[in-house]
Amino acid sequence: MTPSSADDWLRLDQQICFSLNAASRAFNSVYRVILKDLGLTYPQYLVMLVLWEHGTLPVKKLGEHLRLDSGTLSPLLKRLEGAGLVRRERSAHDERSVEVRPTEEGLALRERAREVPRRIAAATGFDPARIQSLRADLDRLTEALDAAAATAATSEA
Amino acid sequence: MTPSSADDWLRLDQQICFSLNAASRAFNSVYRVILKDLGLTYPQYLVMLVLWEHGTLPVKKLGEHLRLDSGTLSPLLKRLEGAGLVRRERSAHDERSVEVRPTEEGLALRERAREVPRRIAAATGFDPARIQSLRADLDRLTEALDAAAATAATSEA
DNA sequence: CGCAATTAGATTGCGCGCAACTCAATGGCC
DNA sequence: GGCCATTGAGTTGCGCGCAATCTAATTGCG
Repeated sequence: MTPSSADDWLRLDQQICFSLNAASRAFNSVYRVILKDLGLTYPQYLVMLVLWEHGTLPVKKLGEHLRLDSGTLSPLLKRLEGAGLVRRERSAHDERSVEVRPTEEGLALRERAREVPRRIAAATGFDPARIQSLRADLDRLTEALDAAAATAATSEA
Repeated sequence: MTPSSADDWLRLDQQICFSLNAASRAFNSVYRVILKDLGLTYPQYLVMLVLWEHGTLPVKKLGEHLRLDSGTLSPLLKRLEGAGLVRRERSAHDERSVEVRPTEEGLALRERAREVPRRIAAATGFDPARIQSLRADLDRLTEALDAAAATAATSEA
């Protein structure tokens, strides 16, 4: 019953990591089509979602919400600023920090984005409960993987 | 009970796509650490997995297994060839096709890759049954998303 | 046969995602 | 107060992932 040979593990392994990868790219592909009208990429859309929900945020906080660092966010935010959706301004009481503020245009875009989730949900064909269950599993998986990475890092040092 | 407002949908939406994205990146991060010893990136590892299982394949077939096109595979395979793990040679009976053949060194790498899946499985902390169930859900999701994308494409034309 | 349509790869361009590094501002510690 | 470690952004470099375009080989069809 238990998968014993290394080859069995090799194939099982391919399936889980591969399935996850494929699903992620399939999602990305559907988002790309739907977001084209808004002129946003998927990561840019995620940034706008956070800003719509929380308002003005420093780059650091934005990165914590999205698990992204400045290496990814800096050029992305520069593009959003170029598109007129956000403004970046140095914080007054901490010159190291940069506040990202949605412009009027950026806030207005939210109205046009309202139907995006419904179209995505329709594309999945999953009912909300099923999505929630899947989401919970994925979050547990991420948590475990992050913990393992942290352990590996400390044991390495 | 049913989530009705557009804002509820916005947040639900963020959670599923975001969770998937996060899990995918977390996986990638763990793989990166483990594969560093082998000198492979994660996509390169996937290519080698396919070659180990199926032997010499044309680029086209490789792309079908991995859902990748030549725009991604061509430079990746060039790097694998540079690393001495594969050779690329024009097919004799169809000059358009390029056969990708693992070298001796490429085949030898399989031995060193044998313990990778076990380490990954350990990092997830999930038992095999749970992984299989999750994988099945993800595959259904991918299938639905692909179908939706195809429908959108045809209705657009 | 001859020519158009199709097919396989390769190339280019762009946007992440992340590691490694630089720089300026801040905080802590003596 | 002065010095050094830490912190927040930005930059660079590299490898995908994918759309768009190009070239060459093959197929199909009159």
